Amino acid sequence: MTKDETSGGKRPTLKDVALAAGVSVATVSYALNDAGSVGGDTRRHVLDVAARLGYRPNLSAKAMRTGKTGAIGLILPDLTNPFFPALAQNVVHAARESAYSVFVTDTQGSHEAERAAAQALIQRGVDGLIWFPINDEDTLADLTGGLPVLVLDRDNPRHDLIQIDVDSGGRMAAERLIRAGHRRIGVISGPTDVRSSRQRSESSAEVLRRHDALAWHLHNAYSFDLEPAVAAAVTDGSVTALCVGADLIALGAINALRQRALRVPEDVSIIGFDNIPYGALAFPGLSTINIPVEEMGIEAVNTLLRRIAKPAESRRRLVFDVTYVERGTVAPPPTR
Amino acid sequence: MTKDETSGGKRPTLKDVALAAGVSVATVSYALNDAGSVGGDTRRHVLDVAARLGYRPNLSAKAMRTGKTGAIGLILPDLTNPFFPALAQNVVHAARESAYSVFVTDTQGSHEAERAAAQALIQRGVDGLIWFPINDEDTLADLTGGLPVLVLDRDNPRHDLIQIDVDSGGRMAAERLIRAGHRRIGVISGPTDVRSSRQRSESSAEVLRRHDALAWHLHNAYSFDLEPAVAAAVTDGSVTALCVGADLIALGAINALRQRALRVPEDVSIIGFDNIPYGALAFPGLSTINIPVEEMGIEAVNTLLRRIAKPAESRRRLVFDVTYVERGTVAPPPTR
DNA sequence: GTTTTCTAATTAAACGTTTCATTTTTAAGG
DNA sequence: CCTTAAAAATGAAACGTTTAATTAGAAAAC
Repeated sequence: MTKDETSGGKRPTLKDVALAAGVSVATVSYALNDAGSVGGDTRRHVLDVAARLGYRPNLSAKAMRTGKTGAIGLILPDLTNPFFPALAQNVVHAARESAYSVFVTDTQGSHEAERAAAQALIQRGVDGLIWFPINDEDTLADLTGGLPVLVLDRDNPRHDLIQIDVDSGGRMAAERLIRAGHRRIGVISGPTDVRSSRQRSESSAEVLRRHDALAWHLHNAYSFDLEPAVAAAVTDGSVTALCVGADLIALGAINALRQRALRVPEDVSIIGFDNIPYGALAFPGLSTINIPVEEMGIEAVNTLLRRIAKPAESRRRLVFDVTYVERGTVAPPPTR
Repeated sequence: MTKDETSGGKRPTLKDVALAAGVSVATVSYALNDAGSVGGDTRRHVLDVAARLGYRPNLSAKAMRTGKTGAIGLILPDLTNPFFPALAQNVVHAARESAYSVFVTDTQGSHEAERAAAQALIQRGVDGLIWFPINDEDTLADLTGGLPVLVLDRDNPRHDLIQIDVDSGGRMAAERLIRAGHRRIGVISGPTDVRSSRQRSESSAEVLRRHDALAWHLHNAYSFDLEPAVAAAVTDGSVTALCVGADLIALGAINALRQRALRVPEDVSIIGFDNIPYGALAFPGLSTINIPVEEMGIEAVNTLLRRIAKPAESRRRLVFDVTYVERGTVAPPPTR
């Protein structure tokens, strides 16, 4: 409908609009941006002509002039990790609400790639970065300069933070199992180079210790496949319940149990952490600790955009609550 | 390490490098881009100085001058659909290989959002678009103009295409079940407004009909939850096997069966389609048709970049083969 | 009627590149 | 040693915006 009238093939520029409207380029710019002082009649006329020509500002030019690109970068460890797509989705949507676009990057768990990605984004001139670091290492320290950065789920002294109250999550899980009557409970934690990950299991373990119910505390990589030692511990009858620091590992544990003909939850109860979508599809559904990842995505964008607007404001640190989601993997311990 | 020496706080520009190297801006530009004619010594010297100052080109400026942004847009229906993250990941990586960045957008299955997203990307000046349309409707027809677009898994007369040989996939699935000895087989297909989706099930159904083994052919939305009629048909004993047009629906069928205490694969065999990561984590693992989504992502980028480089080249249409992945949901029909 | 103030509009510079057209330098040819 | 050609380097315009500085015009103040 709003095709270019003077159809020269190219997209119309400010100059074209100015020419067609019979005013100067500056006036068009002012009118379009509600800036400067433009008379009511002229403004209307300019807007009209611009619409008729189908004028769209050239954002590259705008970016060069203003130094702002209207784009932000999202740096994630791994898009195929089921935790992240929902986050990415909400970041993209929240950004679009504010007319920002999002460069998404996934670093495959490599620090090298993380740095390369950040560098590429900075060079692109993004106005800010939302960064979910691989682990606790601050690999971008020397790269970001004064660029607004929002860090997710990690500590970082230099940037705005959005964190998760993992302590309370870890406690909730442990308490739920205690409440169900379990007294021999194993804890499996995820990656040890991530504080937030260690903390989850640590708080679980602490609660269990207090009830004298901690059978053992092991580690496993963030993976569906259990390491042999862990698989053995899970299935050797030493525990009636598991507190697992990540859903993916929890699903792996369920799998290991089933392969040895043990039933969940009749023989072993399990609670995970993350509430990844897989969990809801399992049978029975995995009981877990939910992280409000959608809200986090939205809030990440909002916080970042505020920081972009007001770089000098004092550092923000948001903490999100988690909730326990009961599905089907918790039952009383087997009686025998 | 490579900080700006003349540390004025701002990032060094071509001019700064030129000044520091004692040559003209043009020479620096030529040297950096291996263009024009620059003497060997000068070239080395310029490169040296540029490195020392930590010069990075301002891509907005470059974009304005050249009309190319070095960015592409990726438009997907829904990032939380487990089919897409792997695609997105590979698109992002392949693009980075060629120094392109990717704007990722997810349209939540709305045509409105699809158009809005495309418009935003075009305005941003992306050099091309990789588009996985929601259904067969060509909603962007009037927007893309001469912009290079690569369409995934759909037909479109105007653009380069990357498709999947779904016919052969549908046949493979049906034949596998026949080979296992099943003679009462149900077919569940996904969204009906997508040709590629209809086709999967249609080819399955055709094979089954030929063997006089098609019990029924039903539809279900792309969802884990089965519509009542479908759930009933799945569990009423009318079939010993299911050919399902999408893994997510297949997992829903397994769930429905389990809730009625039917076993997979002992009572009912199931083959899905897509090979989404969930399937591998189920117990038993879901047998399915694998779509080489990683390669598709890479090839999508390659094809798009070739089109960007050579807009006039004749239209390309790539078809990817699928493969059958045997896991644990296929067994001979129950004997009774 | 002249000066002042305010508003509306314009001119032109600037942002950081690329690249065409031009000048300067070097090398080759006689 | 002079002329010519080739190579190397430069100057300046252009890309599409924003915005500071300026001018023109109209209304207000004296």
